[in-house]
Amino acid sequence: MKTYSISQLSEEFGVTPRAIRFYEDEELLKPTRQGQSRIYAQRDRVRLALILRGKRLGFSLVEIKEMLDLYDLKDGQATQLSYTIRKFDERINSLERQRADIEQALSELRAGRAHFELQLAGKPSSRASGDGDHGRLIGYGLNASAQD
Amino acid sequence: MKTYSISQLSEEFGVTPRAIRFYEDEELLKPTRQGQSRIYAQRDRVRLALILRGKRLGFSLVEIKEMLDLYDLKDGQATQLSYTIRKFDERINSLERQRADIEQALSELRAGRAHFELQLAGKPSSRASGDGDHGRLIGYGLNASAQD
DNA sequence: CGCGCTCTTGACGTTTACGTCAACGGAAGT
DNA sequence: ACTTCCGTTGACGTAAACGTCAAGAGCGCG
Repeated sequence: MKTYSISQLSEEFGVTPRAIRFYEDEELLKPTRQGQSRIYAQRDRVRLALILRGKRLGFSLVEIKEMLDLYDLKDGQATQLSYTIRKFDERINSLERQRADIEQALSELRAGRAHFELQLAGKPSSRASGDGDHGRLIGYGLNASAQD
Repeated sequence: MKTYSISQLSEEFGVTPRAIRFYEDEELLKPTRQGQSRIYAQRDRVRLALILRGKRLGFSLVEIKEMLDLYDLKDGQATQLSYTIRKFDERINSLERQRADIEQALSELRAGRAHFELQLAGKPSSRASGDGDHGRLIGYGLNASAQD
C-alpha cells in the first residue's frame, strides 16, 4: 500500500511540515515510523484531508480531533454521527450569527462612509448635541462635542 | 464640566476597568489625574464610545487609534476623512469576503449535515473500496481518491 | 485606629495554530 | 570524505485584547 513522506503530504495539501507535525502533537495524526522518519499511510492522508476540511469550515483542531476520535471508535457510528451532526448544527448557528453581525456592521459602515463623503464634500456636519449623544452614540463624525 | 471615574465609565459602557486602562496604555485615551486617580472628561468619554463602536465594526485598536489621532490633528479634516473612508472601504471589502466565505461554509455544512442524517437513518453509504474503511470517510465532497 | 471601598501600578497568564530558529542525524550522490 | 537533502526534536516567539492576581495607596466612617 502506498505511503507518503511528510514533505509529500505537505506539498500535496499546501501546508507546512511544521503544521503536520503539530497535528501529530495534538494527536490528530499518528503516522508510523521508519527509524526516525514519519511514514504516512492512506489513513493518515485521509485524516489530514479531513483536518484541513474541518479547518476550512471553521472548526477548531480540538473539535476536529473529537470528531475523528469518535469516528475511530465506530461504535456502530451512532455516537459519532449524532455528535458530528450536533457540531455541524452548532457551527451553522454560529456562522449564521456571524453573518448577521456582518450584515449589521456592513450597513453601519456604508452609512458611515456615505456620511464621511458628504463631509469631505464640504458639509460641516450638523451638530446640535449638548451632551445628548448618549444613546445613539456620536454619529459617524466622531464629533466630540467639546463641552468640558 | 462633568467628569467620570473609571468605574463610572466601566459601568456605563459595560467594559472592565482593565480594558479602559488598557486603552490608555495603547494611547487611545489620555485622562487627566487627580492624585493617582484617573479623571475622564467628556472628550474621553466620547473617545471611549468611539473605541467601542470601532470594535463593534471590527476595527483593531491600532486602526481605531489612527483614526482618533488623525481626528485630533484636525488639519482641516481632509486627511482624517480620506483616511477613515479608506479604512471603511477596506473593512467593507474584508467583511464582504468574510460573508462570502461564510456562505460557502454554510452550504457545505448544510450538505454535510444532510449527508450524516441519511447515514444515521440507516443508509450505509455506497462502499466500493476494499482496503481499509477510509474510502467512505465523511465523503460528500472530500473523498480522498483512494488510489493505493 | 481599623475597616472597607475604590483606585493604582506592575507583571505574568490566556488562547490558537502554528513560525522560526537551532542543532543534530542519516542516506544519497560525487 | 564531503556536501546536499530531507528529516528530526526541542524550545521559544507571535498576535490581540484583555484577565487575573499581587500589593499598595488614599479616603471616609464610626
